[in-house]
Amino acid sequence: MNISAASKLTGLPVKTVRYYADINLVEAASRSKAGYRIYNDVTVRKLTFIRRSRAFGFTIEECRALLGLYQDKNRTSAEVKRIASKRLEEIEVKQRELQALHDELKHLVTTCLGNQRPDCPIIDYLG
Amino acid sequence: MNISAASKLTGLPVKTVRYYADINLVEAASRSKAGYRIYNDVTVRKLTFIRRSRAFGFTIEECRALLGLYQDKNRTSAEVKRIASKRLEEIEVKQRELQALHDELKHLVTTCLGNQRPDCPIIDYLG
DNA sequence: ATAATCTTTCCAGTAACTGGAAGGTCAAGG
DNA sequence: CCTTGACCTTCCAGTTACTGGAAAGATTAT
Repeated sequence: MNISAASKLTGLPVKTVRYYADINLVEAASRSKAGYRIYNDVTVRKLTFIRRSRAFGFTIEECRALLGLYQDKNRTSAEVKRIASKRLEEIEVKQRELQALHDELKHLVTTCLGNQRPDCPIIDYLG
Repeated sequence: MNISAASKLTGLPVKTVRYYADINLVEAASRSKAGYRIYNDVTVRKLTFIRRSRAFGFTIEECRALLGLYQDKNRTSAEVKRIASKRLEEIEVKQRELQALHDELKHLVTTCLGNQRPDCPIIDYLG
């Protein structure tokens, strides 16, 4: 199958599939005589694995590590858990930051009358 | 005052202050004979305004718009509120996304034993 | 005078793509 | 056989908001 078929099966844009090949994350299984990238079910599975990992917010380098573990029969779940826990911690940090931001901004937006006058608590707060 | 003094007063890195001048967001009040950027309390106030706006996650272009409103005596609070509400909505969207991500990943991490064996629900989920 | 600490401009790199140009390939229709 | 349209290729540039570093000039302290 060529790149657009792989794209459809994995849900990744063609450009992204090509990009992943360029950075040696998931290379095509082979090339056709004309130089077209050829994908098979193994490479499609890897691409899908990456798509799901990216959806969790893992960086490309973390995805690379996870993919390595995915293919490593001697992996330890401890190593996988370590990477996932790190990401979970990052998510929790971000959540706390967003919550604080949300509360503050929500308060300002609620207070602002949003009319034709210039008086504005949001501007007052920022200035 | 020169750039490092402005940097200290605003809490922005010197590099960032220079960057903001480069993109015509907040230019120096003037230049010394030798070409050094000179800041005064007006420009420092603008820089501080930008720092606070950025802390809310407004993009540079939104900051540019907000700064324009800050300086516009004929502004309407409706316009300010519109920009802030948009940002608030983005924050809320992000919060919901993060919450879903968190719940899913938390579940997986909790389920994973994290030992020396290869079996791993996280890898299973991704693969 | 000299050394340390400014300052300048300019170039490159970051993360993870995305858009677009120029050009080769392939299958279908006339 | 030819053409058209939909593929595919590589390469370059742009995105966001800085950040690091080099080379060179300015200022300050000793």
